[in-house]
Amino acid sequence: MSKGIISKDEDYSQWFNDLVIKADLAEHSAVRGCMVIKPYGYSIWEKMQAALDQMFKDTGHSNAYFPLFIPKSFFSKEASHVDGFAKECAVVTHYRLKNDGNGNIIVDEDAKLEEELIVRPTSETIIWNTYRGWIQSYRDLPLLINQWANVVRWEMRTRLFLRTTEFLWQEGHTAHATAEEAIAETEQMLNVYADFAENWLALPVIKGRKTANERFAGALDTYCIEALMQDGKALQAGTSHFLGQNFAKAFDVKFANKEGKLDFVWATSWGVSTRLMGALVMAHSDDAGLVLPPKLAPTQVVIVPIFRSDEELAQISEYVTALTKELKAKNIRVKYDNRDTQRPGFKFAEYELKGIPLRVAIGGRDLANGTVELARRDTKTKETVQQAGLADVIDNLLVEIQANIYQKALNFRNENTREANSYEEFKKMLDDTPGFISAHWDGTPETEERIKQETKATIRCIPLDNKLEAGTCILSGKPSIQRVLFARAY
RNA sequence: CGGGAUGUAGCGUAGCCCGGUAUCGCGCCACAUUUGGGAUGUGGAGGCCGCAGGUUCGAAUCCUGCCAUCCCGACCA
Repeated sequence: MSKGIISKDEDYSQWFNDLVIKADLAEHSAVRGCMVIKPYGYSIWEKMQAALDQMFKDTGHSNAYFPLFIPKSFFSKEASHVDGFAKECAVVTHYRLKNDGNGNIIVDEDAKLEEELIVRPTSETIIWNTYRGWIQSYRDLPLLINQWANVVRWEMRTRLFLRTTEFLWQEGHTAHATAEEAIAETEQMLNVYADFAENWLALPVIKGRKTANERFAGALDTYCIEALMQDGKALQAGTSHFLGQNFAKAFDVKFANKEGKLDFVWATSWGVSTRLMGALVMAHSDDAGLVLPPKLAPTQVVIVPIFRSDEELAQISEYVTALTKELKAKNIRVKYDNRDTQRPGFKFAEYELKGIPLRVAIGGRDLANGTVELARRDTKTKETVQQAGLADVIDNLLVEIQANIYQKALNFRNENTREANSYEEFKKMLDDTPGFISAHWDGTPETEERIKQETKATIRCIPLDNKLEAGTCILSGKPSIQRVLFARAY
C-alpha cells in the first residue's frame, strides 16, 4: 500500500478521495463544493477533451460558445426543464459591490438587476433562444454544435470529480428537420461516447435508455452509458437526449420544409463531464495509486536512471537520449527523470501513484549488460529486457496494457452482473455482492420508485441490446416483457 | 435542509474535562554519508490554536454567536 492512501477494500470512498489528492489530480478549494483541478489532473482532462473533440468533428459537429448567464425568464419557457433544475441554480441578483464605510465590502442594493441571471446549469434555453435566429429553412439544418464549458449545479452534497458544484463538460446541441434524424443523432452520439469510454478510458459501458423517472428534464428520451466501479456501484458516464420539439416550441424555432410549410425543429443534446475523471480513477486504480490507460496518460513512459556518480549518469543519459528520440518518433510520450534530488525508490513509488503505464529503469549494471528494467503499472510486474529493439517492445506493450486494463474491467463487470428472480434475492445481492442486477420490472414508475425507496437501487437503464423475455416483476409480480438493469449508483 | 462529528505549522496530531502562548510525527531548509523499491545522521526554520465577542490578572482550554469542512439521509452529470 502506498503512503497515505487507505486500502480500497477498507474504505472505498476514502480511498478514492486519498487518491485524487495524493496523485495530485485535484484539491478542495476555498469555495464550497468547488475543486481546483491541478495540473496533472487537468492534463488528463485535456487528453480526454482532445480525443472527444476530434470524434465530434469527425461526426460533423462544430464548436461554439454561448454565455455563462441565462436570463431567468428563459428557464420558465419549458415547464419540465425548470422543474428539473430550479432547485439547484445559482442566481446573480446584483452587479456591484460597495464599501459600507466600516471597511466591509457589501452588495450595493442600488445595483439590483432588473432581471436576475441564472448561472447556467446546462445551456438548452440560451442556445435554443439563439437558434431561433439561425434557422429559417430546411437548408439551415441539421445544425450540429458543441460547446466546451463550465456549468454550475448547486448540489447538496459534493464529491471530487463525481459531483462538484461547478464542473467542466461539453454539451452538444443539434437541430434537425425530422424526428427520425434527431433520434439517429441521439443514438450516434451515444455510440461516440461508448466508443470513447471503451477505447480511451478502457471502461466497458452498457448502452441503454433511462426510464421516464430518470429522464433528463425536458427530454422525450434519454440514452446513457452506464459503467460499473470497483465497489460494485454504477456510474452514469454520459447521456444523450432526444428532446423532440419541446425546446423548439418553447423558443419558437420553426423552419420552412421542402413543401414550404412551417414546422418546429427537432432537437438533441448530449454531454459528458469531468465526472469521467472520477470514472477513470474508480474503474482501474489500486492501493498503490492510479492506473492510467496509455492512451490518456500524459506521460506514457518514464525513464529513471540509477547512478552513483556524475560520470555514470552521463553514460546513462547518452543512451536515454537515443531511446527518447526513438520513442518520440513513435509518438510515445516519454519523460526522463534525471533529478538527483530524489532516490530511485522514491521515484518508483511516485510514478506508480501517478499511474504512469510503463517505467524504464537503467543503471550501471544494465549499461554493462545492454539491458534495462521494464516495469508495467497495470500488472505491477517487471522484467529485464535487451536494449536492442526496446522502442518497439514499448510501443507494443502500451497497446497491450490498454487492452489489458479494458479486459480486466470487463471481467470485473461480467463477474458482478447477476440476474435476480425474486425481490428477496434482489435485496440480498445488493448487500452481499454489489454490482449490476438484471431483473424483471413491470414498467411502472410506482414500482421503480418503491424499489428505490426500499433498497436505494435505481434502474440504471434499459439496455439497448435487451432481448425480450416474458417474466414477472420482482416487486409487484405483474407481467414484464424484459429485464432491466438495476444498481446502487453514484 | 434534517441527524452526527471535527476545526491546533504545508499535512496528520497531543494538549481542552482540571485556564499560565503549544506536543509529537511526516514534510520543508543546510551539511555529511547515501542512491537497483518511498535513505540515515546532525543542526535549523515554520503557529493571530477556524472567526468574532464575552468571562478572567491571564483563554487553544470556560461561555455565546458565526463560518467552514467531513460523515449519514433527501437531490443529482
